[in-house]
Amino acid sequence: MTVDSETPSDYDPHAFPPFAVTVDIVVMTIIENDLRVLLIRRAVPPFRDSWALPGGFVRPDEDLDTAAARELAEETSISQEPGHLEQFGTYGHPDRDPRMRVVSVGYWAIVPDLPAPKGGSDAAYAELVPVAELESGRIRLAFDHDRIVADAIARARSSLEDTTIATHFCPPEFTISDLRRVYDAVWDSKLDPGNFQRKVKQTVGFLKPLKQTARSGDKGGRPAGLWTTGPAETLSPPLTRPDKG
Amino acid sequence: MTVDSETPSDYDPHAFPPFAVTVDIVVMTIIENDLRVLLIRRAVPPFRDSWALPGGFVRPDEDLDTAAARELAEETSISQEPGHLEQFGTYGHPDRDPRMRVVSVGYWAIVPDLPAPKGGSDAAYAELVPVAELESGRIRLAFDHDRIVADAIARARSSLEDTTIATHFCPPEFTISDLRRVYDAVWDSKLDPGNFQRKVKQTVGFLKPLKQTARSGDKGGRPAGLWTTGPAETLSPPLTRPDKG
DNA sequence: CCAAAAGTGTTTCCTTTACACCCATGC
DNA sequence: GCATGGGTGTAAAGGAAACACTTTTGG
Repeated sequence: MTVDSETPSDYDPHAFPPFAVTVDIVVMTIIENDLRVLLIRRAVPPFRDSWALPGGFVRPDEDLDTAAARELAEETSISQEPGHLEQFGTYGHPDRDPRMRVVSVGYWAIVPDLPAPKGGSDAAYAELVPVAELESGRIRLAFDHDRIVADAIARARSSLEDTTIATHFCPPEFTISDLRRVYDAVWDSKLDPGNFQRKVKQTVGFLKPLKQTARSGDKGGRPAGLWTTGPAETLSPPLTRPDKG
Repeated sequence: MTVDSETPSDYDPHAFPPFAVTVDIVVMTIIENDLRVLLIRRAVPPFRDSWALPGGFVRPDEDLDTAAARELAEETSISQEPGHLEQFGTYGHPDRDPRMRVVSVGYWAIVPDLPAPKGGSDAAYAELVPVAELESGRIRLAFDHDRIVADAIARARSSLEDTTIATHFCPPEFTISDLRRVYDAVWDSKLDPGNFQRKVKQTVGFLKPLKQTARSGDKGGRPAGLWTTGPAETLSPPLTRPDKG
């Protein structure tokens, strides 16, 4: 076996035009039991007036994770810390941006309780779009952002199976039904409330019980126990997603 | 909610020094029931004489996947097509290469039946190192390649659970025991031969039966049926990895 | 014959699933 | 009381794990 010893030392900036490196962020939240993604409307060509993902350039002295966190804070005036921010893929097709060679690192973020965009001028620039709108094909995004969002959603759905991140869609204190509604929103499922209850309670480290209970809703019902995120990060055994149908 | 409309149109090459973008490839194969990774010994500083991953620069007109396939063919004189080549993560810490700002996209590849590196001068440059050597901490790699390899191995182990890629470690025609030895090598497990047999046979689309049978080994034994890769890409239900112990 | 590897049968156990049922609240 | 949602019980079905056993080869 022979191996060429090409290494970065061979790099010649004149032979290899520079790449721009950006982070594109898929911010997810749940509103009205719908999984939604934050999109911004482009004000300039190309893809003027199309929806696109928030994102921006990685700075010279920045790690990728740092850049993602900074862009998330800068581009979206989100007050909360994101509950989760994780890389899921990198996109570098030479034609993906007509202006220059851009390699984009995709991150997906969970933000709990994101307030709906206010009406007025702001509403034209940012919107929380239900993923059902995107998956139906009714809304097309700029660049290759359709694929990026699809990959992010697939990763999120998969992550709910074997990690505890679903809790990050919830406020600090939540009921087991709140958590089940997260699963149902992301998976588009209708999990059995009783079985879900047992399952998450017997998974050690998933949830930590609080002494308090929540108030009943407007229409009555037994008050639910309150829980908070436990120390575990992975679920074993995993929560299995039912066949979509 | 407000959103800054920073987009790539704001890019100023003078304000943002260029990034170099490379692909780093974790080539895996199985030799003597050991999962192994292809490493090359660096001939130049930094990390001279350390082991490192093969890789190289993405070209201006190339997609990332294309660059990975090209580098795999160029840097390693592997005659076979890789059975699998998949991106798993991107690494861009500003200090990860002391010479310049490099963002590396990690790919992992499966190559079946990789011939062991021949003796002689070549052997000093490329070697198939058992992952046990790397995971024990006895061998340290250049740059952040320790982490990259660890991530690739984790991805491979996970992929064997719910995809059919394990067949790509095997030659075109293989026995179910061959396939089981792949799982045992990657997972460091000792799966039950009987249960494994039933499990993979009842998973539709995983394996396609051939009419022939393999010859018995030197020490006898009933000849095994021969199979080839089926049309399915995912395993449902997944093959569950036993607790390591 | 025996050893070795392939493949099947069988039993036990555990998890999942479906759904009945009780509990605690608002109206 | 009645509706509503929270939470438990339970029985049937299905899959996983352990292992005995049969099959087919080489020596």
